[in-house]
Amino acid sequence: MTLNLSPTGWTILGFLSLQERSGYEIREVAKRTVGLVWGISDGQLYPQLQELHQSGLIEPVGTPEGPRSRQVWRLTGDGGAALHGWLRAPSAPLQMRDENLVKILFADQLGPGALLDLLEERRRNYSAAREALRDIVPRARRDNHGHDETVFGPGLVHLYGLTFVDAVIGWCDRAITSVMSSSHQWRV
Amino acid sequence: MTLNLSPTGWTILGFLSLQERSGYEIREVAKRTVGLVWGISDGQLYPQLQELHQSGLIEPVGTPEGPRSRQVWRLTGDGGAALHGWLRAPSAPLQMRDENLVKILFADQLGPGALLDLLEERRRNYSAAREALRDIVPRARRDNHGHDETVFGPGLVHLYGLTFVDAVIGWCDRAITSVMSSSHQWRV
DNA sequence: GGAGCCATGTAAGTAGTTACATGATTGA
DNA sequence: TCAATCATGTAACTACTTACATGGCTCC
Repeated sequence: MTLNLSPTGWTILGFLSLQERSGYEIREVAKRTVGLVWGISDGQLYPQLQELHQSGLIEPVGTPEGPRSRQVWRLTGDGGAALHGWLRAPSAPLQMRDENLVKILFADQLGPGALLDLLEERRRNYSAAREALRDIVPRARRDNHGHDETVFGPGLVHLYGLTFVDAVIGWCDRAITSVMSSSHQWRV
Repeated sequence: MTLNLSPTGWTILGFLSLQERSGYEIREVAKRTVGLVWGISDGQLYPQLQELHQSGLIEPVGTPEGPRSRQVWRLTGDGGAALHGWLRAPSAPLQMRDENLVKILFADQLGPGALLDLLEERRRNYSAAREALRDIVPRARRDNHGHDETVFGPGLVHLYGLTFVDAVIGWCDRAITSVMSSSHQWRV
């Protein structure tokens, strides 16, 4: 039987499996790597750390004494085993929540201008996301034996972000062109 | 000030703005058109209809008497105005929840097999979604004056689904190839 | 010595899912 | 007549967000 954690809990466990980190560091690395596909808010992060601790999946490393008292956490043996179980279990079924697209479905009852506004809003949002992605160079992890270890994850996820965002921007451009070229015959 | 409804509430309002429908019919059309990007569960749908009714945004049409007693709902004037307000308001910021991708970030600590399993799981899921989309031919709405009215929405959203799904499948293929070609030098 | 960030945490609320219940109706 | 689907609804729960609170540190 697989332990029952929230996806965010598993995500935190995942980051701790790579190295010891404080909550704040998890927040940073999560934003950098999976920010686009899995946001973590503070109100989730810190309580989850406490829960994972109580479940014996993570344990504190030392006591906070460095600059800006950060509590560093480390995966326990149980935590590692649980994480591996989750990684091999079937993923939750595909589901999205995309309010902007729902609006696009209904917007043309207001005329082509409203629809174009929504398409351009979408294009702006995804262009911004692309800018953010562009600056990130995914890091490979170097293991503790001093060898280079090929780590696919960060590169794959980064490439996924680019692929996805580019596809959406391309669709926006085609949609805008198509609406504009038809709108001269729009019935007012 | 824009009225405060859940996105699902607005979606329901949107479908009723096109024509009168029962809850069950909303469920069907929603699944067909925005199912990929905005799922609606029964436990949301029916209570939301009651709330929209109490807010005066929709009203019952007749009393259930046809085959399989369906309560049909229609948009009120207030409902139409509220919907238009929502359509013009800025959309919620872009956000995703994609568990499978999070796993892909961490999976290679189990070796290339586990990572390939996840990539193939993703490919299967999106291929199934593509199959489902392929059978749908988006319908244009015919207005009550008997004229053909070009309605972009359904076609655009349908095309979006195809574009998105294809981009993901393409990424899966590239990722699988890349992992397989590197895995012969994998360190056990 | 004050502005502003660092780091953690809490409380209240929201949106949604799953699982179940019900009773009617249709089709083999 | 019995299974399946139709159509609506409810209850319990889960995950997550937002907004706020706190106190320390840093830098000019």
